[in-house]
Order: sequence, then structure tokens, then C-alpha cells
Amino acid sequence: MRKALLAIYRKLFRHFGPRHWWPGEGAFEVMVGAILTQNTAWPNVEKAINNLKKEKALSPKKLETIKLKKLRRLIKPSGYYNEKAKKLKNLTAFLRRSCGFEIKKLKRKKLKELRRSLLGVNGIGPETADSILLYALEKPVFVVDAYTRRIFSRLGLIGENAGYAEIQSFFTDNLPKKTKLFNEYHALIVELGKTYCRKGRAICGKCPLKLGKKRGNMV
DNA sequence: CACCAGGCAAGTA
DNA sequence: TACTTGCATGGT
Repeated sequence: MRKALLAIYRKLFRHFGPRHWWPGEGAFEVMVGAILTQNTAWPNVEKAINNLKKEKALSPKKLETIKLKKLRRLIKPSGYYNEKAKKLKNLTAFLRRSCGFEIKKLKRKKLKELRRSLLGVNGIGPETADSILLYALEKPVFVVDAYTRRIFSRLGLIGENAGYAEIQSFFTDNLPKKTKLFNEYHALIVELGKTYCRKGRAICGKCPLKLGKKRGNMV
């Protein structure tokens, strides 16, 4: 299985090239993006982030004190703005108490502890926590998302109703535990998903992987 | 025009 | 424990 997973990775890399993720500058911006992109297309998130930048509000200290109402208005294009505004507030509160806004200190914490504490924040679930760990804190954590489940179940490599943890260990148990590799692999999966493997659509013929067609397409 | 997007938490049975 | 539902804008 190790070979198969690496072969898929290489195929995707050849096809798409490096993705240069995360498309944001700085750990905090990545964390904000991770929350704003929940069930939301990235272009909408970019608009929200640009609004925050224009208001010079894209720092933990600013987001800590900004009025909820104003925050809602700024992030509006990313959808779910009432909930996401609260979530961003929860994130800043977490950063305040866990490291006093010094991300370096956060990086030094034990991975397992850190993940648990992230999951304790209301608004941060498994995927968001892992995205933060991988793309903001550069920890070797594999991120599982809807595309990962869809693509690898279409490939027949994981069960259709495998849970998050199960899918995650499928990857981490069968790949070298390298941050760089996990970073690129997840980004490539998303690119493949967006381009050839969207929900409810037929798979494009140019898809670089052989994905099952009958059952999987509508998942 | 209908449906989906780089989810999550709260509610229900 | 295992489903379901609300959240909401913008692209295809």
C-alpha cells in the first residue's frame, strides 16, 4: 500500500505540479483561512480575508478586540458569517490563553496535546484542527476532507463510510511522516477533486487517476 | 435555476 | 451512538 499511495502522489504531482499551499501569509492568516473555508469555496474566503486586510484587522490582537458586528460584516463573503465571526473570536481567545499570541510557543507544545486543545475550541473540528497543525504550525499531520473521502473511496482504497480517524491513519500509516509530503499531498487531492471529482458530477475523462464510475460518481 | 463548496455543532431518536 | 439540520454567500 505504501507504494500505491506514493505512486498516486507522484502521478498527481506530475499532473498538477506543486500547489504552493497554504495560499496565505503567516500562521495566523492560515488559521483564519482554515476557519473561513469551512464548507466554502476558496475565492469567497479570499474576499473575506482581503476585507480583513484592508481594515488591518488580520492579527490576533485586532480580532480579539474588533466588534463582533464589524467582524461579521467584513467576513460576509465567506458565508456563515454569524457563526464564523464567533469562531474567529474563539480562535483568538484560544491563542491568548494557550500562548499569549506567540505562535512560536504553540509550536513547541506536544502534538497530541495541541490537537486536543484545538478540538476543544468551539468551531474547530478535526479537519480545521489538522489544517492548522499542518499548514500553520508545520506539523506532520494528514488532513482529511470531503475530496479525500470521495476520491479514495472511488478508488476502492477505503470504505465508503470510513470515519475521519480511519481515513487519516490510512494515510499516516502508509506514508513517510513528512510535513512537506502531507502538505503537498492534501493540496493535490483538493486540486484533483475540484478539477475532476466534484460532488454529483461525472468524472472528467482527463482525470489522471482511474476512479470507479458507476457507484462513486454521485457521492 | 438548482446545487455545491478545502465543516461544525446542536438537536433528535 | 448515528443521523439530521441550520448556517449563508458566491460560483458553475
